[in-house]
Amino acid sequence: MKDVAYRAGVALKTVSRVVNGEAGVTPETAGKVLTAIGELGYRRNESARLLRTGRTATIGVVADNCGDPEHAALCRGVEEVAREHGFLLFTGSTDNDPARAERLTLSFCARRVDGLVIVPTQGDHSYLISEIEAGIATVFALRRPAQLTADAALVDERGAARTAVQHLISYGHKRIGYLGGSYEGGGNHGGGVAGYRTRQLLAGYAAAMAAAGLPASEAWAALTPRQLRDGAVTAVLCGSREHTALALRTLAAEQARRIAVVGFGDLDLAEFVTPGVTVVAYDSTAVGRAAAGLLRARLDGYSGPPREVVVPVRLIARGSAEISPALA
Amino acid sequence: MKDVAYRAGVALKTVSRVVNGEAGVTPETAGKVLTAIGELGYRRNESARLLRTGRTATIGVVADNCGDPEHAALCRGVEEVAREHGFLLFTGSTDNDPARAERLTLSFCARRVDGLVIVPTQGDHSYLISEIEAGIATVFALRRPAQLTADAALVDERGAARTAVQHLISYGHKRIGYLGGSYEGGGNHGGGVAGYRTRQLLAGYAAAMAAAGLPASEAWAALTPRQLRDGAVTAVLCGSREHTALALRTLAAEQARRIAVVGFGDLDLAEFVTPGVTVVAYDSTAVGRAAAGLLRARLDGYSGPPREVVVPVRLIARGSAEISPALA
DNA sequence: CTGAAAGCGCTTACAG
DNA sequence: CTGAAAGCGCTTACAG
Repeated sequence: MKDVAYRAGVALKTVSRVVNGEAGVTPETAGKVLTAIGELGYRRNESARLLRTGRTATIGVVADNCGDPEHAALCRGVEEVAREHGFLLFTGSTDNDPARAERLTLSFCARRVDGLVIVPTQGDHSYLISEIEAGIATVFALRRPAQLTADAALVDERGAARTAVQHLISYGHKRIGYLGGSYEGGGNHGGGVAGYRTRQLLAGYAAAMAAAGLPASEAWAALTPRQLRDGAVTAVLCGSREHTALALRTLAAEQARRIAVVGFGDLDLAEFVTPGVTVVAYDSTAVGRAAAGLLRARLDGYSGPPREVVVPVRLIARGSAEISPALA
Repeated sequence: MKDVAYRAGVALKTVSRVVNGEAGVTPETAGKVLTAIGELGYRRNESARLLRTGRTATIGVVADNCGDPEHAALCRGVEEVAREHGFLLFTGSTDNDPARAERLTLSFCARRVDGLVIVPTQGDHSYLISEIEAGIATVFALRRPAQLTADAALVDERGAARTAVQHLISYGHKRIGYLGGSYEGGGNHGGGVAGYRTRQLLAGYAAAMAAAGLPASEAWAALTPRQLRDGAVTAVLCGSREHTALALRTLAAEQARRIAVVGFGDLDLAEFVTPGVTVVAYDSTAVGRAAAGLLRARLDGYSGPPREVVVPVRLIARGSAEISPALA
């Protein structure tokens, strides 16, 4: 920039004006500057500009794993809103490691991102408090953080489980189980990252069973693959794409599957599996957009109490529930 | 930092030394600085530091769509290598729009990223030349750019098609088709972004057919769903996950599928589809890692001729080819 | 072991 | 319409 000013025979400020398209520069002067810029191959350094301006026009996204379809879709949703406002995205993966999450988040903060969209790990997030106080807008996505109450964009897992279970009940199923979380060592699904989703889903599951006056044994709510194979239930709700595949694999040995499978999360080729696999689909991109929307509100000055957006889900019936409960 | 120095009664430089853990500071002095840092809640501004240092420790990733599993996995691979070296990632999606690609790429350059991993769109990339000359290391991924020759990390599409076709031939198939690219309006697969992959796959397809002494009609290489349904071939290679699903949907009307389907790219639940769907799987994360590796070499000073890394693929046979060609 | 000055590339606030 | 000075938050190169 100094070189450009020198070559054009003007002051730094004039170059700045031309580069920013500010009014009040003679076409003649502007021409000289533009020529110098062309000759020197000058490209403005946005980082320097932003240092002076005090903002960075960036948002940091802290996901479990940016390579996972669900989290990738989340990033995409954030990006869609961010780019409308000229923000660039830093993205990074924690791999569910709280230490890595802290390191990643703080390195985004050290770059002075304007905002943060965080998929929380199980660990403590108190290191965020000073950053939020320092003015970094923060929104959580997919899960609520353990200690903090803050803006969050979530998936309606309870509604998903309720819808799925009601669907099964309407086809006459009474013994309905849940396969999710960790099923080894006795079905521990209380803690951990997977635990959040399992807790939400089980709440919806329990509500739907209770509303129909059906009993729900502890064993059903923490089904193991073995119990599934042994016909403990006539229908199963699976807590993740991986668990849906696990259920299908577990039941694949049979000649013809006699247990209804409903999965949380849509899958490629689900429509081609026989008999059908019904799913409750959710749109992570919409969660990302919602998170970015909450963030935008904060950046635009909203400073009221924390808000939550819950993104609805959609049942895609694929004939799975029609498997007669009498078959199992 | 100025405030910290003032409060601790030392010079700026001393604060800098403490913050950076440089040697040559009395424990006593360091203590005063640390105390002041704590009281003031000082957090170093990395952007400012890097402005002075001249580098930014960031890599920009320009993908088609960060929300798409293939591109997300690519980003993930880049991230894995980047984080080992303390680099942060900017990511963004072009949606296959050359104008958006240029805007996104140049905005990364304006932030002075140290390196760029780009999945090229069809457009001209000459705007990159001055950036590369200015020192921004650039590596392409998944596709070669049209005009430039540069470092690239690619998928072995030719090998994939060759392997798939050889596999089908070994089961007696002779009339083998390709479903990919745009199949409407007469099977145009010459241009566009999908065109790159189709060209590579067709090269492998043609090679395998020729090696086996089999004819390969033009129609087979640009199959339409209608031709597929009408039994123009006994086996089909699908050019993408979407085309694999299309083929299955097209053939779903039949009582029992009589055409062997091999897809490029693995799919959820493919193992549960009857009869089987064989796929040639590729690992986009490995492509990302390879791209980051090439980038790293450039950042470490390599300045030789452009290099390419081709990531191998893997056939996952799922009984599809065993569908007798006599059935079709 | 510690510090005062200059500068990274830009903008802001002011003056002419 | 144009410019000289100061400063964003940090580091580098030098001196004591």
